[in-house]
Amino acid sequence: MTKDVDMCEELCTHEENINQVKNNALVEKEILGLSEIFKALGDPTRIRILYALTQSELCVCDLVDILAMTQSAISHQLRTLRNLRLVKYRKEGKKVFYSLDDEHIINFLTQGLAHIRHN
Amino acid sequence: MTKDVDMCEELCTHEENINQVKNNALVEKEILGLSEIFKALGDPTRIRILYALTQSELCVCDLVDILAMTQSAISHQLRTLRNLRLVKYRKEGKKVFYSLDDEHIINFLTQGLAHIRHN
DNA sequence: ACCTCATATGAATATATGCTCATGCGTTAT
DNA sequence: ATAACGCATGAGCATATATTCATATGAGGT
Repeated sequence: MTKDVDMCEELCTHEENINQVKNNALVEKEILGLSEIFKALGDPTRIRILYALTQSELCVCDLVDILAMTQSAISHQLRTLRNLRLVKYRKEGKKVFYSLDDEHIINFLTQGLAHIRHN
Repeated sequence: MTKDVDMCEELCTHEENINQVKNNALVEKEILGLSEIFKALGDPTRIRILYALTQSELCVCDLVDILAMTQSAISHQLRTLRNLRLVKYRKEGKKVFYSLDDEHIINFLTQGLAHIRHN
C-alpha cells in the first residue's frame, strides 16, 4: 500500500483544516480576474495615469504633459486600461478625453496609499 | 519667440486644472510603493497563496498540497511576498509556517472580488 | 485636395518575471 | 555520524511586458 504521498505528509495543519481551505479556494475565473486587475495597477505609469484621472477628465495630450512621457507610451498604456474597462473615453474633434470607468479604482488607490504610508 | 511646445498645446483642459493635477501628483516613492504592492497581487499564484493564508496559517508543505504546485515555485513566491512584508513566517522544527502580515491584504482581496463579481 | 494635429498601433527591443532543475542548508530521526 | 525531511535559493529558460520608433488613421484647417 504505497500511499501516493511522495512529498511531505501535509500534516502541518489538521487535515480537515486543509480540506476546508481547498473547498473555500477561489475558482479559476476569480483568480484570473483578481490578478488581472491588480496587475493593471502594478505599473508606475498606469498608477500615475489613473491617479491623474481621479482628479479630472484629461485628454491624451494632457497626460503627455503631466507625466512627461511620450505620447506613444501613454497611448499604449491607455489601451491596456481601456481593455480592462478601467477607463473610458470620449472623442471631441481631434482630441480624446479619458476618465475613470470604475469606482473601485479610487478605493484601491486610496487604500493602497494608506497601506504604504502606514508601512 | 519659439515656444518650447513642439507637441500639442495641452489646452484640452484649463491650464490651471493641469497644474493642479501636477501639484497633486504622487511623489515617486508613493508611485513605486503602490505599483510594487499591486504588482505583488497581480499574479495568480500569489493570489492563491494569499487567499489561502486569509483562512489559516499554513506551512509550505500545506501550500504545495493546496495549490498543487512544486515546492520550489511556491517557495520562490513566498520569498517575494516576504520581501514585501505581506506575509510573515514562524519556524517550528523543520517546518515553516506562513501567515499574513498585513491587514490590508484581506481588504484588497475582498474589494477585488466585489469588483470582478460586480463586473 | 492638401497639410497639420491628436491619437492609435504594429514591430522591434530590452528588461522583468515565473517556473523548473539542481543543489544547499538546517533540523530531526536513526 | 549519517540519512531523511522541509524548505530556500541560484541558474537557466521561456514568456510577458514597457518603451521606442515608425507609421497609420481620422478630424480640422487652409
